[in-house]
Amino acid sequence: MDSDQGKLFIGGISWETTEEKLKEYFQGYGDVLQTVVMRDKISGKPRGFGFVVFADPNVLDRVLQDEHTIDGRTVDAKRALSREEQQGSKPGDTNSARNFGGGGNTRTKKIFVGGLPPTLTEDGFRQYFESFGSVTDVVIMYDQQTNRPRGFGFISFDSEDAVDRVLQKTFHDLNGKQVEVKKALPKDANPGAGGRSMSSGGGSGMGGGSYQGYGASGNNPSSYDSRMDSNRYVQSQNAGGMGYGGYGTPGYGYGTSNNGMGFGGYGSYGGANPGYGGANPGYGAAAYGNPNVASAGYGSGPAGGPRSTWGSQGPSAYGNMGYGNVPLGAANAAGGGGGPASGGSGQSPTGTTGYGNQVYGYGGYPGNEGAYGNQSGYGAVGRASGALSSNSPVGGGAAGDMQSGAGGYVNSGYGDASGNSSYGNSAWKSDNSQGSGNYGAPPNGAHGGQVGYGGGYGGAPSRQAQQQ
DNA sequence: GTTGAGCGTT
Repeated sequence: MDSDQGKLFIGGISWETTEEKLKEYFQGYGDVLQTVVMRDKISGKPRGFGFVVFADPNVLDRVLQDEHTIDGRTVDAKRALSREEQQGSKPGDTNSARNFGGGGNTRTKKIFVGGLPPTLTEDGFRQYFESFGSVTDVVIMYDQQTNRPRGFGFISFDSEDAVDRVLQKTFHDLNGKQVEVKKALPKDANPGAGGRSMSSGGGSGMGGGSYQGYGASGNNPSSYDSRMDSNRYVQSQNAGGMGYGGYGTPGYGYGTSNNGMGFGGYGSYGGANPGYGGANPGYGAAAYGNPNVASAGYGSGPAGGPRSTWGSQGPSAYGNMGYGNVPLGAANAAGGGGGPASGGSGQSPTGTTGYGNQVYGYGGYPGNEGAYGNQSGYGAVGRASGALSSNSPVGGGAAGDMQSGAGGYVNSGYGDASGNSSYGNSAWKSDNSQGSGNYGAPPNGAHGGQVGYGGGYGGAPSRQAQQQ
């Protein structure tokens, strides 16, 4: 919204009117930071309106008092509505929950920079931003085919503070050019697998895509790679705060993938940040986790319309929900593993009792043998320890929604691509190389396949990590 | 012709 200060909507403009003309015209009132004429994305035809952004919001008052004629048309200048305020939109989908990460109080070290002049080089880019802090990475995006600059890029700092400083203002002047900065969206929140076909059936909705385990958090000592990757909007602000009493038990991650898929493990847990890194946009209703937790609306983007609101990156519900934080009463809902957790939990999110070690396992990824055939136990919810009886509705019942019904952690199939292993009542035998069988602990880095623990857990290493 | 578009590489 800040960025909308000083912004004018200009309606009824001629099709002849360009950004340049708009700028020329309105510059008479004050410094114009940016003008844009909206065009149809496909045809490129002007849509008859545009925007003008003044450096000083106060000039709007003057501008609004005048009548404006540009290219022979009397245009209609109004204050631009922020996208949140846009109320002409269809009922029901105005707002809030749809914003997926990126904004709010989330801290990040990465900034999206839009409106880059085509001439800008990464060096020029970097030099400017270095005045705000130590720049660790600079990227300017180019079209892969034409190699033309796409007009935006990214810049990473080594501290969130630097980012905060940059974000003090939305527009920055790079040697007379004007760029706009925003927090970068978490790239990883994108459905890697094309954005659809995420639903593998049943209530699971976990077909594929960039499911990423995460969850390393401060109090999770045995997390593999416990370094927070700040590129992701995973916050650990939940730590301790939700009353997930008790277990600081390490997340587990495991990966019984036999094929090197970066997948298979999902881990983490431990009470703090559930770190659900998986992306499941488009499944609006999928309230992973505890439905009672305010921010549990995981991925509550508009179904089928992921990420439609670039501009107003609101508070993130991402990474912030209690995944698996489902009391027994809600087991079935939870078991859907992403199905609408509509079961309504019988328990307060902050109630400390009752559930302790809920862990769910996202089952092994069965290699080439068909999609997710045996994925098990996603969403299986253990309850307080001791409740893991094999015929408990938890887990087993939960798994009913799963595609194969292989079951969850608790009574079957946990973590084994082949559906064999039963965590909880038999040895972990998913992979011989995982000799230790320790649930939760990466067995000395020895893990089955190329992925195993590491790959599945925490997702692909970041670029930075790779460089180290 | 009247309320936006853009988010990644190795």
